[in-house]
Amino acid sequence: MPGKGQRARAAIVEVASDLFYRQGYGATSYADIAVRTGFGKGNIHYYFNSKEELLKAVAEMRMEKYRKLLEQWSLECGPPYDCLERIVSLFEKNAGDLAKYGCPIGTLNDELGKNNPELQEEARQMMDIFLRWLEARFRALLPPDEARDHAEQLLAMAQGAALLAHAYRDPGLVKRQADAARHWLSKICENEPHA
Amino acid sequence: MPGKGQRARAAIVEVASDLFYRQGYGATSYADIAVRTGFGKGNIHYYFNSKEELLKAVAEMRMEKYRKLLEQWSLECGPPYDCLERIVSLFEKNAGDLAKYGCPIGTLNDELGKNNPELQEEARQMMDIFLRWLEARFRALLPPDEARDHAEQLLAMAQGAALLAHAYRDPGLVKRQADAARHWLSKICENEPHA
DNA sequence: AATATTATAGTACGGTCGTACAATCGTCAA
DNA sequence: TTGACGATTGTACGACCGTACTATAATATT
Repeated sequence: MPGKGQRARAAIVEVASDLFYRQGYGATSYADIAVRTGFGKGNIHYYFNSKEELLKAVAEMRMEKYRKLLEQWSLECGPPYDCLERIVSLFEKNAGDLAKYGCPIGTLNDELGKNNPELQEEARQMMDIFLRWLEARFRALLPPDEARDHAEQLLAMAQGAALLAHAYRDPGLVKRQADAARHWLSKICENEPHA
Repeated sequence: MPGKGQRARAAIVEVASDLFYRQGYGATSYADIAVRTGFGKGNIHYYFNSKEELLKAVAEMRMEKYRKLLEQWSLECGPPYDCLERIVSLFEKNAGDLAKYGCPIGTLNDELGKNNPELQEEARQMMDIFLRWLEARFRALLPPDEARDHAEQLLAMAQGAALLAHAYRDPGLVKRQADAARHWLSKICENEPHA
Protein backbone atom coordinates (compact mmCIF):
# COMPACT_ATOMS: atom_id res chain seq x y z
CA MET A 1 0.00 0.00 0.00
CA PRO A 2 1.27 3.44 -0.87
CA GLY A 3 2.14 5.82 1.96
CA LYS A 4 -0.26 8.33 3.38
CA GLY A 5 1.19 11.14 1.35
CA GLN A 6 0.89 9.23 -1.89
CA ARG A 7 -2.74 8.47 -1.19
CA ALA A 8 -3.53 12.10 -0.38
CA ARG A 9 -1.74 13.17 -3.51
CA ALA A 10 -3.70 10.73 -5.63
CA ALA A 11 -6.98 11.82 -4.04
CA ILE A 12 -6.24 15.44 -4.85
CA VAL A 13 -5.43 14.56 -8.45
CA GLU A 14 -8.63 12.57 -8.76
CA VAL A 15 -10.80 15.39 -7.43
CA ALA A 16 -8.97 17.98 -9.51
CA SER A 17 -9.45 15.90 -12.65
CA ASP A 18 -13.16 15.66 -12.00
CA LEU A 19 -13.53 19.39 -11.33
CA PHE A 20 -11.37 20.36 -14.29
CA TYR A 21 -13.68 18.28 -16.42
CA ARG A 22 -16.97 19.53 -15.04
CA GLN A 23 -16.11 23.18 -14.41
CA GLY A 24 -13.04 23.71 -16.56
CA TYR A 25 -9.47 24.35 -15.51
CA GLY A 26 -9.74 28.11 -15.17
CA ALA A 27 -12.98 28.04 -13.23
CA THR A 28 -11.70 25.54 -10.68
CA SER A 29 -9.98 27.11 -7.68
CA TYR A 30 -7.78 25.70 -4.96
CA ALA A 31 -10.66 26.45 -2.64
CA ASP A 32 -12.97 24.19 -4.68
CA ILE A 33 -10.49 21.36 -4.52
CA ALA A 34 -9.92 21.91 -0.81
CA VAL A 35 -13.63 21.61 -0.08
CA ARG A 36 -14.10 18.50 -2.20
CA THR A 37 -11.05 16.69 -0.83
CA GLY A 38 -11.62 17.73 2.76
CA PHE A 39 -8.04 18.95 2.94
CA GLY A 40 -7.10 22.47 3.82
CA LYS A 41 -6.28 24.84 1.04
CA GLY A 42 -2.66 25.10 2.10
CA ASN A 43 -2.15 21.37 2.01
CA ILE A 44 -2.91 21.17 -1.65
CA HIS A 45 -0.19 23.66 -2.34
CA TYR A 46 2.08 21.44 -0.25
CA TYR A 47 1.67 18.66 -2.83
CA PHE A 48 1.48 20.87 -5.91
CA ASN A 49 3.47 24.05 -5.86
CA SER A 50 1.34 25.59 -8.57
CA LYS A 51 -1.88 25.07 -10.44
CA GLU A 52 0.10 24.23 -13.53
CA GLU A 53 1.83 21.41 -11.72
CA LEU A 54 -1.54 20.13 -10.63
CA LEU A 55 -2.82 20.10 -14.17
CA LYS A 56 0.25 18.24 -15.34
CA ALA A 57 -0.33 15.63 -12.67
CA VAL A 58 -3.94 15.32 -13.75
CA ALA A 59 -2.85 14.94 -17.36
CA GLU A 60 -0.38 12.21 -16.47
CA MET A 61 -2.96 10.35 -14.45
CA ARG A 62 -5.48 10.50 -17.25
CA MET A 63 -2.94 9.46 -19.85
CA GLU A 64 -1.99 6.46 -17.78
CA LYS A 65 -5.63 5.42 -17.76
CA TYR A 66 -6.07 5.98 -21.46
CA ARG A 67 -2.91 4.09 -22.34
CA LYS A 68 -3.88 1.12 -20.23
CA LEU A 69 -7.37 1.02 -21.67
CA LEU A 70 -6.19 1.16 -25.26
CA GLU A 71 -3.40 -1.32 -24.67
CA GLN A 72 -5.92 -3.78 -23.32
CA TRP A 73 -8.17 -3.20 -26.30
CA SER A 74 -5.27 -3.86 -28.63
CA LEU A 75 -4.83 -7.24 -27.04
CA GLU A 76 -8.45 -8.20 -26.57
CA CYS A 77 -10.25 -7.35 -29.73
CA GLY A 78 -10.12 -9.27 -32.95
CA PRO A 79 -10.79 -7.90 -36.44
CA PRO A 80 -10.03 -4.20 -37.05
CA TYR A 81 -13.68 -3.25 -37.27
CA ASP A 82 -14.45 -4.63 -33.80
CA CYS A 83 -11.44 -2.85 -32.43
CA LEU A 84 -12.26 0.51 -33.97
CA GLU A 85 -15.90 0.19 -33.12
CA ARG A 86 -14.98 0.17 -29.45
CA ILE A 87 -13.98 3.80 -29.62
CA VAL A 88 -17.36 4.62 -31.10
CA SER A 89 -19.07 2.64 -28.36
CA LEU A 90 -17.00 4.39 -25.72
CA PHE A 91 -18.31 7.73 -26.88
CA GLU A 92 -21.83 6.41 -27.13
CA LYS A 93 -21.71 4.99 -23.63
CA ASN A 94 -20.65 8.35 -22.26
CA ALA A 95 -23.22 10.30 -24.25
CA GLY A 96 -24.79 11.65 -21.06
CA ASP A 97 -21.61 13.20 -19.71
CA LEU A 98 -20.58 14.39 -23.14
CA ALA A 99 -23.84 16.32 -23.43
CA LYS A 100 -23.36 17.81 -19.97
CA TYR A 101 -19.65 18.61 -20.00
CA GLY A 102 -18.24 17.84 -23.42
CA CYS A 103 -15.28 15.59 -24.10
CA PRO A 104 -12.67 15.70 -21.31
CA ILE A 105 -9.88 15.87 -23.86
CA GLY A 106 -11.46 18.14 -26.41
CA THR A 107 -12.73 20.74 -23.97
CA LEU A 108 -9.39 20.88 -22.20
CA ASN A 109 -7.58 21.45 -25.46
CA ASP A 110 -10.05 24.14 -26.32
CA GLU A 111 -9.72 25.96 -23.04
CA LEU A 112 -5.94 25.86 -22.83
CA GLY A 113 -5.35 26.40 -26.53
CA LYS A 114 -6.24 30.08 -26.48
CA ASN A 115 -4.09 31.35 -23.65
CA ASN A 116 -1.87 28.62 -22.30
CA PRO A 117 0.26 27.02 -25.02
CA GLU A 118 2.51 25.27 -22.55
CA LEU A 119 -0.31 23.52 -20.75
CA GLN A 120 -2.20 22.85 -23.94
CA GLU A 121 0.75 20.74 -24.96
CA GLU A 122 -0.27 18.34 -22.19
CA ALA A 123 -3.84 18.25 -23.39
CA ARG A 124 -2.66 17.69 -26.95
CA GLN A 125 -0.74 14.64 -25.82
CA MET A 126 -3.95 13.12 -24.50
CA MET A 127 -5.49 13.61 -27.89
CA ASP A 128 -2.42 12.13 -29.51
CA ILE A 129 -2.74 8.90 -27.58
CA PHE A 130 -6.07 8.25 -29.22
CA LEU A 131 -5.01 9.53 -32.61
CA ARG A 132 -1.98 7.27 -32.73
CA TRP A 133 -3.91 4.27 -31.53
CA LEU A 134 -6.52 4.82 -34.22
CA GLU A 135 -3.83 5.27 -36.84
CA ALA A 136 -2.25 1.96 -35.83
CA ARG A 137 -5.60 0.17 -36.16
CA PHE A 138 -6.28 1.67 -39.58
CA ARG A 139 -2.88 0.51 -40.74
CA ALA A 140 -4.24 -3.00 -40.69
CA LEU A 141 -6.69 -1.92 -43.36
CA LEU A 142 -5.12 0.87 -45.36
CA PRO A 143 -1.82 2.24 -46.65
CA PRO A 144 0.01 4.43 -44.12
CA ASP A 145 -1.01 7.87 -45.42
CA GLU A 146 -4.63 6.88 -45.71
CA ALA A 147 -4.50 5.36 -42.26
CA ARG A 148 -3.45 8.68 -40.81
CA ASP A 149 -6.21 10.46 -42.70
CA HIS A 150 -8.83 8.04 -41.50
CA ALA A 151 -7.66 8.27 -37.92
CA GLU A 152 -7.97 12.03 -38.06
CA GLN A 153 -11.37 11.69 -39.62
CA LEU A 154 -12.78 9.36 -37.00
CA LEU A 155 -11.37 11.47 -34.21
CA ALA A 156 -12.81 14.60 -35.80
CA MET A 157 -16.22 12.96 -36.01
CA ALA A 158 -16.05 12.03 -32.34
CA GLN A 159 -14.89 15.45 -31.21
CA GLY A 160 -17.42 17.18 -33.39
CA ALA A 161 -20.21 15.01 -32.08
CA ALA A 162 -19.18 15.69 -28.50
CA LEU A 163 -18.98 19.42 -29.11
CA LEU A 164 -22.40 19.56 -30.73
CA ALA A 165 -23.95 17.34 -28.08
CA HIS A 166 -22.51 19.67 -25.47
CA ALA A 167 -23.78 22.75 -27.29
CA TYR A 168 -27.28 21.33 -27.64
CA ARG A 169 -27.22 19.37 -24.38
CA ASP A 170 -28.48 16.43 -26.38
CA PRO A 171 -27.01 12.94 -25.80
CA GLY A 172 -29.01 11.76 -28.80
CA LEU A 173 -26.67 13.64 -31.03
CA VAL A 174 -23.81 11.41 -29.91
CA LYS A 175 -25.87 8.32 -30.58
CA ARG A 176 -26.82 9.43 -34.06
CA GLN A 177 -23.24 10.28 -34.90
CA ALA A 178 -22.12 6.95 -33.49
CA ASP A 179 -24.41 5.14 -35.89
CA ALA A 180 -23.09 7.21 -38.77
CA ALA A 181 -19.52 6.45 -37.73
CA ARG A 182 -20.24 2.71 -37.60
CA HIS A 183 -21.72 2.85 -41.06
CA TRP A 184 -18.64 4.69 -42.29
CA LEU A 185 -16.36 2.17 -40.60
CA SER A 186 -18.16 -0.85 -42.00
CA LYS A 187 -17.82 0.48 -45.54
CA ILE A 188 -14.10 0.89 -45.10
CA CYS A 189 -13.70 -2.56 -43.63
CA GLU A 190 -15.57 -4.33 -46.43
CA ASN A 191 -13.89 -2.33 -49.19
CA GLU A 192 -10.44 -3.32 -47.99
CA PRO A 193 -10.78 -6.74 -46.39
CA HIS A 194 -7.12 -7.55 -45.68
CA ALA A 195 -4.93 -4.92 -47.26
CA MET B 1 -24.55 58.05 -40.84
CA PRO B 2 -25.24 56.71 -37.38
CA GLY B 3 -24.66 59.01 -34.41
CA LYS B 4 -21.42 59.19 -32.50
CA GLY B 5 -22.69 56.96 -29.76
CA GLN B 6 -23.84 54.29 -32.17
CA ARG B 7 -20.47 54.22 -33.85
CA ALA B 8 -18.63 53.94 -30.55
CA ARG B 9 -20.94 51.16 -29.51
CA ALA B 10 -20.36 49.28 -32.74
CA ALA B 11 -16.60 49.73 -32.43
CA ILE B 12 -16.64 48.27 -28.93
CA VAL B 13 -18.68 45.28 -30.10
CA GLU B 14 -16.28 44.70 -32.98
CA VAL B 15 -13.20 44.77 -30.75
CA ALA B 16 -14.88 42.64 -28.11
CA SER B 17 -15.85 40.06 -30.71
CA ASP B 18 -12.28 39.83 -31.92
CA LEU B 19 -10.85 39.52 -28.42
CA PHE B 20 -13.49 37.02 -27.34
CA TYR B 21 -12.47 34.94 -30.31
CA ARG B 22 -8.72 35.17 -29.89
CA GLN B 23 -8.48 35.11 -26.10
CA GLY B 24 -11.80 33.69 -25.04
CA TYR B 25 -14.65 35.40 -23.21
CA GLY B 26 -13.40 34.77 -19.69
CA ALA B 27 -9.85 35.82 -20.41
CA THR B 28 -10.89 39.11 -21.98
CA SER B 29 -11.21 41.98 -19.51
CA TYR B 30 -12.77 45.40 -19.76
CA ALA B 31 -9.23 46.71 -19.55
CA ASP B 32 -8.25 44.77 -22.68
CA ILE B 33 -11.20 46.17 -24.58
CA ALA B 34 -10.48 49.67 -23.31
CA VAL B 35 -6.90 49.54 -24.58
CA ARG B 36 -7.85 48.18 -27.97
CA THR B 37 -10.71 50.61 -28.55
CA GLY B 38 -8.85 53.60 -27.17
CA PHE B 39 -11.80 54.34 -24.92
CA GLY B 40 -11.55 54.56 -21.17
CA LYS B 41 -12.56 51.55 -19.17
CA GLY B 42 -15.53 53.32 -17.66
CA ASN B 43 -16.95 54.27 -21.03
CA ILE B 44 -17.40 50.70 -22.04
CA HIS B 45 -19.50 50.12 -19.00
CA TYR B 46 -21.49 53.16 -20.05
CA TYR B 47 -22.58 51.33 -23.21
CA PHE B 48 -22.81 47.86 -21.71
CA ASN B 49 -23.88 47.63 -18.12
CA SER B 50 -22.32 44.19 -17.73
CA LYS B 51 -20.01 41.81 -19.49
CA GLU B 52 -22.96 39.55 -20.18
CA GLU B 53 -24.71 42.32 -22.04
CA LEU B 54 -21.57 42.85 -24.07
CA LEU B 55 -21.43 39.21 -25.05
CA LYS B 56 -25.05 39.28 -26.08
CA ALA B 57 -24.36 42.28 -28.29
CA VAL B 58 -21.40 40.47 -29.82
CA ALA B 59 -23.56 37.42 -30.44
CA GLU B 60 -26.25 39.47 -32.14
CA MET B 61 -23.69 41.21 -34.32
CA ARG B 62 -22.16 37.93 -35.36
CA MET B 63 -25.51 36.31 -36.04
CA GLU B 64 -26.49 39.21 -38.22
CA LYS B 65 -23.35 38.60 -40.29
CA TYR B 66 -23.91 34.87 -40.50
CA ARG B 67 -27.53 35.23 -41.47
CA LYS B 68 -26.71 37.67 -44.22
CA LEU B 69 -23.93 35.50 -45.56
CA LEU B 70 -26.04 32.37 -45.66
CA GLU B 71 -29.03 34.15 -47.08
CA GLN B 72 -26.87 35.41 -49.91
CA TRP B 73 -25.54 31.92 -50.50
CA SER B 74 -29.05 30.56 -50.66
CA LEU B 75 -29.81 32.95 -53.48
CA GLU B 76 -26.54 32.75 -55.35
CA CYS B 77 -25.62 29.15 -55.60
CA GLY B 78 -27.14 26.57 -57.87
CA PRO B 79 -27.19 22.82 -57.33
CA PRO B 80 -27.21 21.55 -53.71
CA TYR B 81 -23.66 20.26 -53.91
CA ASP B 82 -22.26 23.65 -54.89
CA CYS B 83 -24.23 25.26 -52.11
CA LEU B 84 -23.13 22.84 -49.43
CA GLU B 85 -19.59 22.85 -50.66
CA ARG B 86 -19.38 26.55 -49.83
CA ILE B 87 -19.48 25.78 -46.13
CA VAL B 88 -16.60 23.39 -46.59
CA SER B 89 -14.67 26.01 -48.51
CA LEU B 90 -15.40 28.60 -45.84
CA PHE B 91 -13.74 26.41 -43.27
CA GLU B 92 -10.87 25.66 -45.57
CA LYS B 93 -10.30 29.31 -46.35
CA ASN B 94 -10.08 30.08 -42.63
CA ALA B 95 -7.81 27.15 -41.86
CA GLY B 96 -5.10 29.47 -40.53
CA ASP B 97 -7.29 31.13 -37.93
CA LEU B 98 -8.97 27.86 -37.06
CA ALA B 99 -5.58 26.38 -36.25
CA LYS B 100 -4.65 29.39 -34.14
CA TYR B 101 -7.90 30.07 -32.32
CA GLY B 102 -10.39 27.35 -33.17
CA CYS B 103 -13.87 27.94 -34.53
CA PRO B 104 -15.45 31.17 -33.23
CA ILE B 105 -18.74 29.40 -32.65
CA GLY B 106 -17.47 26.08 -31.36
CA THR B 107 -14.96 27.48 -28.90
CA LEU B 108 -17.50 29.92 -27.51
CA ASN B 109 -20.00 27.13 -26.97
CA ASP B 110 -17.33 25.11 -25.28
CA GLU B 111 -16.24 27.86 -22.94
CA LEU B 112 -19.70 28.98 -21.90
CA GLY B 113 -21.19 25.51 -21.79
CA LYS B 114 -19.47 24.50 -18.58
CA ASN B 115 -20.34 27.41 -16.31
CA ASN B 116 -22.65 29.80 -18.03
CA PRO B 117 -25.79 28.12 -19.32
CA GLU B 118 -27.59 31.38 -19.94
CA LEU B 119 -24.87 32.82 -22.13
CA GLN B 120 -24.20 29.53 -23.83
CA GLU B 121 -27.73 29.77 -25.12
CA GLU B 122 -26.55 32.69 -27.23
CA ALA B 123 -23.62 30.72 -28.57
CA ARG B 124 -25.88 27.79 -29.32
CA GLN B 125 -28.07 30.02 -31.44
CA MET B 126 -25.06 30.84 -33.60
CA MET B 127 -24.51 27.16 -34.14
CA ASP B 128 -28.17 26.70 -34.89
CA ILE B 129 -28.09 29.21 -37.72
CA PHE B 130 -25.63 27.01 -39.57
CA LEU B 131 -27.31 23.76 -38.60
CA ARG B 132 -30.67 24.90 -39.85
CA TRP B 133 -29.25 26.27 -43.05
CA LEU B 134 -27.49 22.98 -43.72
CA GLU B 135 -30.63 21.05 -42.93
CA ALA B 136 -32.58 23.14 -45.41
CA ARG B 137 -30.00 22.45 -48.14
CA PHE B 138 -30.03 18.71 -47.47
CA ARG B 139 -33.77 18.68 -47.76
CA ALA B 140 -33.33 19.23 -51.46
CA LEU B 141 -31.60 15.86 -51.57
CA LEU B 142 -32.98 13.71 -48.79
CA PRO B 143 -36.08 12.97 -46.75
CA PRO B 144 -36.51 15.29 -43.73
CA ASP B 145 -35.14 13.03 -40.99
CA GLU B 146 -32.09 12.12 -43.03
CA ALA B 147 -31.59 15.76 -43.89
CA ARG B 148 -31.34 16.61 -40.22
CA ASP B 149 -28.91 13.75 -39.65
CA HIS B 150 -26.70 14.82 -42.51
CA ALA B 151 -26.70 18.43 -41.39
CA GLU B 152 -25.55 17.34 -37.94
CA GLN B 153 -22.93 15.14 -39.51
CA LEU B 154 -21.42 17.82 -41.71
CA LEU B 155 -21.42 20.30 -38.86
CA ALA B 156 -19.80 17.74 -36.58
CA MET B 157 -17.09 17.10 -39.16
CA ALA B 158 -16.40 20.80 -39.41
CA GLN B 159 -16.34 21.36 -35.66
CA GLY B 160 -14.21 18.30 -35.11
CA ALA B 161 -11.77 19.37 -37.79
CA ALA B 162 -11.50 22.84 -36.25
CA LEU B 163 -10.99 21.44 -32.78
CA LEU B 164 -8.27 19.07 -33.91
CA ALA B 165 -6.58 21.72 -36.04
CA HIS B 166 -6.60 23.98 -33.01
CA ALA B 167 -5.22 21.27 -30.78
CA TYR B 168 -2.42 20.41 -33.20
CA ARG B 169 -2.00 23.96 -34.52
CA ASP B 170 -2.12 22.45 -37.97
CA PRO B 171 -4.11 24.15 -40.72
CA GLY B 172 -3.41 21.13 -42.91
CA LEU B 173 -5.81 19.15 -40.79
CA VAL B 174 -8.65 21.39 -41.87
CA LYS B 175 -7.67 21.00 -45.50
CA ARG B 176 -7.54 17.22 -45.29
CA GLN B 177 -10.90 17.10 -43.57
CA ALA B 178 -12.32 19.46 -46.15
CA ASP B 179 -11.34 17.06 -48.91
CA ALA B 180 -12.90 14.19 -47.01
CA ALA B 181 -16.09 16.19 -46.54
CA ARG B 182 -16.25 17.01 -50.25
CA HIS B 183 -15.88 13.36 -51.10
CA TRP B 184 -18.64 12.50 -48.66
CA LEU B 185 -20.85 15.22 -50.11
CA SER B 186 -20.32 14.18 -53.70
CA LYS B 187 -21.34 10.62 -52.92
CA ILE B 188 -24.57 11.82 -51.37
CA CYS B 189 -25.33 14.08 -54.30
CA GLU B 190 -24.85 11.43 -56.91
CA ASN B 191 -26.74 8.77 -54.99
CA GLU B 192 -29.82 10.93 -54.73
CA PRO B 193 -29.91 13.15 -57.79
CA HIS B 194 -33.28 14.82 -57.33
CA ALA B 195 -35.13 13.24 -54.43
C1' DA C 1 11.75 8.80 24.66
C1' DA C 2 13.61 12.26 21.91
C1' DT C 3 14.01 14.05 17.58
C1' DA C 4 13.61 14.86 12.74
C1' DT C 5 10.65 14.70 8.94
C1' DT C 6 6.32 14.70 6.78
C1' DA C 7 1.62 16.25 6.62
C1' DT C 8 -2.01 19.58 7.51
C1' DA C 9 -4.16 23.88 8.53
C1' DG C 10 -4.94 28.75 8.70
C1' DT C 11 -4.02 33.11 7.29
C1' DA C 12 -2.26 37.05 4.92
C1' DC C 13 -0.38 39.27 0.60
C1' DG C 14 -0.47 41.11 -3.96
C1' DG C 15 -2.88 41.16 -8.05
C1' DT C 16 -6.81 41.29 -11.17
C1' DC C 17 -11.41 41.48 -12.28
C1' DG C 18 -16.26 43.36 -12.91
C1' DT C 19 -18.68 46.97 -11.37
C1' DA C 20 -20.16 51.48 -9.40
C1' DC C 21 -19.71 56.19 -9.11
C1' DA C 22 -18.52 60.97 -9.24
C1' DA C 23 -16.45 64.35 -12.06
C1' DT C 24 -15.38 66.38 -16.50
C1' DC C 25 -15.81 67.22 -21.41
C1' DG C 26 -18.23 68.02 -25.88
C1' DT C 27 -22.03 69.37 -28.43
C1' DC C 28 -26.01 71.39 -29.77
C1' DA C 29 -30.66 73.65 -28.73
C1' DA C 30 -32.90 77.47 -26.69
C1' DT D 1 -24.27 82.32 -23.86
C1' DT D 2 -26.18 79.42 -21.08
C1' DG D 3 -27.83 75.06 -19.95
C1' DA D 4 -28.88 70.35 -20.56
C1' DC D 5 -27.67 66.04 -21.84
C1' DG D 6 -24.97 62.49 -23.92
C1' DA D 7 -20.25 60.88 -23.90
C1' DT D 8 -15.98 60.02 -21.59
C1' DT D 9 -12.69 59.52 -17.98
C1' DG D 10 -10.41 58.00 -13.77
C1' DT D 11 -10.74 56.00 -9.64
C1' DA D 12 -12.26 53.26 -5.82
C1' DC D 13 -14.61 49.19 -3.92
C1' DG D 14 -15.44 44.47 -2.82
C1' DA D 15 -14.61 39.91 -4.21
C1' DC D 16 -11.90 36.18 -5.55
C1' DC D 17 -7.77 34.00 -6.95
C1' DG D 18 -3.03 31.73 -6.75
C1' DT D 19 0.56 31.76 -3.82
C1' DA D 20 3.64 32.23 0.27
C1' DC D 21 4.41 31.79 4.91
C1' DT D 22 4.13 30.31 9.67
C1' DA D 23 2.55 27.33 13.10
C1' DT D 24 0.92 22.96 14.57
C1' DA D 25 -0.19 17.97 14.40
C1' DA D 26 1.08 13.35 12.96
C1' DT D 27 4.32 10.03 11.81
C1' DA D 28 8.71 7.95 11.37
C1' DT D 29 13.52 7.37 12.85
C1' DT D 30 17.09 6.79 16.07
